[in-house]
Amino acid sequence: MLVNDLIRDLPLDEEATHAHTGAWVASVLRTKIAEGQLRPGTKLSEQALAQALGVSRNTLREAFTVLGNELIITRIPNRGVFVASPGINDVKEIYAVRRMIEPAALHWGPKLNVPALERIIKKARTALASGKIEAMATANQRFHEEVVRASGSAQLQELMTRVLAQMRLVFHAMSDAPDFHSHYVELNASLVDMLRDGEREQAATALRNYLDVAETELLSHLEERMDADGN
Amino acid sequence: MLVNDLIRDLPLDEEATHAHTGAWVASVLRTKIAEGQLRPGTKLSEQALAQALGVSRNTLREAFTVLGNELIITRIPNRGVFVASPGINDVKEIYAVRRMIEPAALHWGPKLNVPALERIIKKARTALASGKIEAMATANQRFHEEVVRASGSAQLQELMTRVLAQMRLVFHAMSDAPDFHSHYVELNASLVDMLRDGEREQAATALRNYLDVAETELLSHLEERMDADGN
DNA sequence: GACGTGAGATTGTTGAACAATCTTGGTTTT
DNA sequence: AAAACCAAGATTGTTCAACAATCTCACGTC
Repeated sequence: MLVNDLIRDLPLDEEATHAHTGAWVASVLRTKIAEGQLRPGTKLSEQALAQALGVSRNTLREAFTVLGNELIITRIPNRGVFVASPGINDVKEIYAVRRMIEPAALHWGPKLNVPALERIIKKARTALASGKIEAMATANQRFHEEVVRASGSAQLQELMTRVLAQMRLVFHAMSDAPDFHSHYVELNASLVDMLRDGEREQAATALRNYLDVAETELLSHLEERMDADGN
Repeated sequence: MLVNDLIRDLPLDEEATHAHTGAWVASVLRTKIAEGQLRPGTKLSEQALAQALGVSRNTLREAFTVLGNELIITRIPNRGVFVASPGINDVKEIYAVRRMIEPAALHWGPKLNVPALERIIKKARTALASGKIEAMATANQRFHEEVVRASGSAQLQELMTRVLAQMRLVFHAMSDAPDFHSHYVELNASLVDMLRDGEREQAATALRNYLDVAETELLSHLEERMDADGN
């Protein structure tokens, strides 16, 4: 029918700066938040931000709705929008997601790419050896993204990206945090060893244990910083 | 359904200044699409819809961005927005998600609630027995939502809700479809039997096989309707 | 020191406006 | 007659200005 013809050849563009100004603004804010230039809890004033970015308030609000869906900003009605500052419950939610989809991807994912995982491990190791903990942390993140890519699902991968973005916010909220990433590099490597041997189920359960440990470790640090407000 | 028809059965809602008008508009459209009153491929004209719903174009566009994130509408730049008409690739994506998170929830989910699943099975059986296939289909849907609820993750559950909404669109696009749901009621029941016995891993693999079968069955029906445009 | 209270600021929403792009229907060309 | 062309009209993308509703905060009252 007619409408189907129109939908069929959708270019699916993503760049083309003027395609969607709202999406452009969202991506700008997303990276500013991910890089820590906008700290958790910061208020994002509509008027000021719209002027600073050179867009109208309406367009900025469009960006806010997409960032709100990604849970990296918090909208309080008639109060404004703030960079999300994840708390204990948010961390539990993050790990609830990860404990499901990461082991499932390892165990059942149809697009498991062990060589790609090995490359990432190698990169993380050299970064760690040369003391570049920032590069090592991002390599670590890419490792988990690659794991979920094995699922073969774009929506799951997008969810994982969102969850990892929330994780970065957690770390930005705890600037006094110790190095949480370093000692996971070798754990990731051992997972890859199992996968190389075809022991996918074993790798999945190992990853579940690993995530349990990581969660409790993170939570204990969080709990001693926040006084039981639970959020 | 024409947008003019929307005007007719709307004024039931009072003018209770909705917390977020954009979200309210999104929910109205969401249910109209889920119920099949807005068929896949229908064009949603901004001007007409805004007038029909009694909101401004800007507010309507805010609703469009959230529905676009949920993949139940398709936005084509400078062309307009249409009710999504999922194709073969979309069905593959849907099942890629379900094959990951549903078995994972069954296998590992910390909040597995077997009695709740039993109640839903019972409801589906009575609906099937009395020939109410519509009620049976929604019970079936609730079964899978309850499965994912076992994950204990709000984000995964929301993703599942979105995916099931896309599934409904698939069925709405195939109005000539046979009854896909009926013969899954007993399969769901057998899953619950395994779970009642604590055989969670067995239930997980059974569900994976079940989803494989369902996907190929659906795809074969789709492929004979569409001529390999792949989308 | 606790408690209204009102002015000012901020958000939620609207309507109008304009450029850019698409659609349509008629016109020209082959 | 079929294909290419082209201008008028409609639709989308974006901005601006305005207003109501709500919140913030300093101020005065008890």
